[in-house]
Amino acid sequence: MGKVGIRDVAKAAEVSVTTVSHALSEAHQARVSPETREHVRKVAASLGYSPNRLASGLRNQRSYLLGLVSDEIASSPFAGEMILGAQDAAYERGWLVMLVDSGRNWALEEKQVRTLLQHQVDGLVLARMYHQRAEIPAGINVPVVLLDAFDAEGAFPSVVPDEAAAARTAMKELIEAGHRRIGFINNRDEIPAAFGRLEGYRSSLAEAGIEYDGALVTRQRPAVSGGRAGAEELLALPDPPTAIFCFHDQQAFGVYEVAARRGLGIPGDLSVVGIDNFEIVADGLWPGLTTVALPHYDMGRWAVSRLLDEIEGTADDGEPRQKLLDCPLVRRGSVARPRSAGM
Amino acid sequence: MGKVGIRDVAKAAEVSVTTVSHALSEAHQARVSPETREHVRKVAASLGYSPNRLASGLRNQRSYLLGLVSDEIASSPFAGEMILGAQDAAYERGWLVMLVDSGRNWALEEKQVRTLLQHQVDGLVLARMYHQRAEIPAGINVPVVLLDAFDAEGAFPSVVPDEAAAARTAMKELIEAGHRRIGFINNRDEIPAAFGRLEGYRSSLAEAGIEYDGALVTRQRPAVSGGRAGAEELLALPDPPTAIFCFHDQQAFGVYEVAARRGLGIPGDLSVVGIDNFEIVADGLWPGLTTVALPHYDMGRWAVSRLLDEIEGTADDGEPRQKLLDCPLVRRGSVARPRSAGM
DNA sequence: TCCCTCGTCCAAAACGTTTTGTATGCGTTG
DNA sequence: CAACGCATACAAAACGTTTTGGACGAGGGA
Repeated sequence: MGKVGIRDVAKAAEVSVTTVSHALSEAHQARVSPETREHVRKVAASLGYSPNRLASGLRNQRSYLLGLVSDEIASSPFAGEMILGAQDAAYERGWLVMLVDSGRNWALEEKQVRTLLQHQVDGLVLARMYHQRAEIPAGINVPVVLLDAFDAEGAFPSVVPDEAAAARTAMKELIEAGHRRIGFINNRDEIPAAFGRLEGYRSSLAEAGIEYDGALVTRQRPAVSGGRAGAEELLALPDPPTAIFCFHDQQAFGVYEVAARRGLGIPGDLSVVGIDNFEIVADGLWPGLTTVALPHYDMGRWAVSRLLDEIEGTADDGEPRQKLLDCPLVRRGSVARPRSAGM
Repeated sequence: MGKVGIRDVAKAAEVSVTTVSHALSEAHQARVSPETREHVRKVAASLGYSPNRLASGLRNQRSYLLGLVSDEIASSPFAGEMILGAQDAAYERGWLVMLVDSGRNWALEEKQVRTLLQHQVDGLVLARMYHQRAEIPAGINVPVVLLDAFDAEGAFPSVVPDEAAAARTAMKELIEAGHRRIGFINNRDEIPAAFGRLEGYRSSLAEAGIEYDGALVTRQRPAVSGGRAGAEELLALPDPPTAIFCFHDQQAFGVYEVAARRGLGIPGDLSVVGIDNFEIVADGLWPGLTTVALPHYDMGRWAVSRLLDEIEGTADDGEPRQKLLDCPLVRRGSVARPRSAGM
C-alpha cells in the first residue's frame, strides 16, 4: 500500500506503462480503446494507485504548487481569511499552497522565496497584513502577484482594498442618518490606508456640502487606546461631533468605552462606525458596531486566480494591474439619527 | 537564469555531474578534493545554481514537504499562531509546510489528505482549532501528529493544552488574592476544554478548602453574549461571587459589560479572569484582563518537531503519546483583593 | 618489482511519471 | 488485390537529481 506505482498498475492490467498513463489521462483518451481504458481504471482503483506528483512535476515542469509568503500571519486575525481565500482558489483549480511567514524579517523572506523556488513553485503570492508598499526580491523566475500590497514600479499585478471607497461607505451611512458634524479618528501612521480613508472622508463631506473642519480629525495609534484618546479629544470639543468614524474597529472599541464613561448612549447620543468588521469586537460590543468589512477572503482569492491565469497563460490583458476591491458595509446597531436633527 | 541545472555547473566547472553533486553535498565531501570542491562551489554560485527539490525529492524519496490540514484557519484568531509555530519548527529543520483548510468538511478533508499524499509529503499534522477528538482518514502511509486534538484509539502522537492546569492557574490567582466565592462561567458545549477546566476549577477549590457550590457555575455559549448571560445570573445570586472565572476572554468581555451596567468596578468590586489571552479583547478592555494564555504557537511547534523526529527516525520512545502543554498566566489589571477581605 | 591501498574522479542507473515516435494488424478504398 | 489509413498499443527518452560501483594513478610496503 502506498508504494504502488504506474508500473505496478501496468503489470496488473497486463498492458504497458504508456497505456496506463494514457488511460488515466483526461487529455489522451484518444490513444486507448474505451475497453482497455475502463479496464485500466478499474485495476488502478483496485490497487489504490495514486500518481506521484513529484515525478509528474519533474516531467511536466509544473509542480502544481504555489508559494504564499506573508509578513505576519500570526498577529492578524484576518490573515486566516486571506490565506483561506488563496487556498480555496488554488484548490479549486488543482493547486496547493505552501505557506511561509517572514515575521517582517525581509532577509528571511528572501531566503524563504529561494526555498519556495527550489521547490519549483509555479507562482508566488507576496502578502502583507495591511495595505502597504512591498519590496520584491530580485531574480524570481515565476509569476508574482501582490496581496494587500503594491510595488513601487507597479510591475506586478496587485490587489488591495479600495480605502477611499470604504471610508465613503462608512460616511454615507452616517450622512444619510442626518449627521453633519462627524469626527474622524484616523491612524497616525503614514500608510496608504490612512491617506485613502482621509480622502474618502473629505470627499464624502464635500459631496454632502459639509465644510471640512480640521478640528474634527485626529490621528491616533491604531489600537483601543488610540480610540480612547481620540474620543476624549473629539468629545471635549466646544462643538462636539454627533458621530465618530474610526480608522478601525479597535479604535471604535475605545470610543465605546469613553462614551460609556461620559454617560453618552450609543447610538442615541453618539453614532459610531468602524472599519474592519473585526467580529469579536464589532459583534461583542453593545450595541453591535456598524462597520465596513475589509475583503480579505476576496483579496486572497483574487490574488491566486490572477496568479493562475498568469501561469496558465489565460491572463486577460484587459485586467487592471492594480485591483481595488470593494468593502461592504455591515450594519449593526451603532448608527442612529442625531439628537439635534429631531425625530 | 533560473534554468541552470547541475549539468550546466558541471560543464562550466569542467568536471562531471557526479563531482558537482558530491562537492555541493555536505555529507559526501570525502569523495572530492578540497580544491575541486571549492572550485565547483564558486562556479555554482556564479551561475546562480539552485538545486531542483522536485528532482532530488524524487530520487531520495523525500520531499521535505509537510502537510498541515486544519479545520478552520479563517475563523480563529489563534490559527495563525499555531501555523506559525508549525512553520517555524519546520523551516528550521529544512522543511516546508503546505497548508489546507477543510472548513470542517470532513469529506473534503479526506480528499485534501489524498492530494497532500500525492505530493509526497513526508508527514502530516492534523490540526483542530479547539481541543477535540478527531477522526483520522484511513490509509495514510506517512507519520501523523495531531494538533489540539486526539484520536479515539490514542494511536497517534498528539498535543493539547493542559486544560485543568490552565484553570488551576487562573483559580490560583484568584484564591491567592483572597477570593472565596468564585463564580465560573463555563462553556455549555460538551468538549474536553469544558470538562478539563471544570475539573481544574473544582480541584482548586478543594485544595484551598473551599466548598464547591453548584450555584456558582453556569454553562453558557462561548461568546460575548454567553458572558453577559452568565454574569447576570451569577451577580443576581443572593450571595454573589466576588470574582468570576470565565471559560474564555470573550465571555469575560461580556462580564465587563454587565459589571459596568451594574456599577460594579473591576477589579475593585469584582475580579475577573479569562482564558485565551485574546490580545485585542484582553488588552483592549479597561482595566486589562488577566487571563491564561493557550500555547498555540508552542503546540504548533511541538507537533512539527515531533513529526520530524518521527520522520527522521529520531523519535524518542520516552516521549508521551499525548503531550499536555502548560498555559502561562498573563497578568493585567482585573484581579484584586475582594472588598470583604479588607485591606 | 609487484601488489595494495588510497585519493580522486566519473559513468550509469535509478526515482515515477509523460509524451513522442513507431509498430502492428485490421478494415477500407481504388 | 495492392495500398493506404486508422485504431490501438508499446518502447524509449526525458525531466534533474543522488549514489553505487568502478576506473585510474600515485604512493607505500614487502
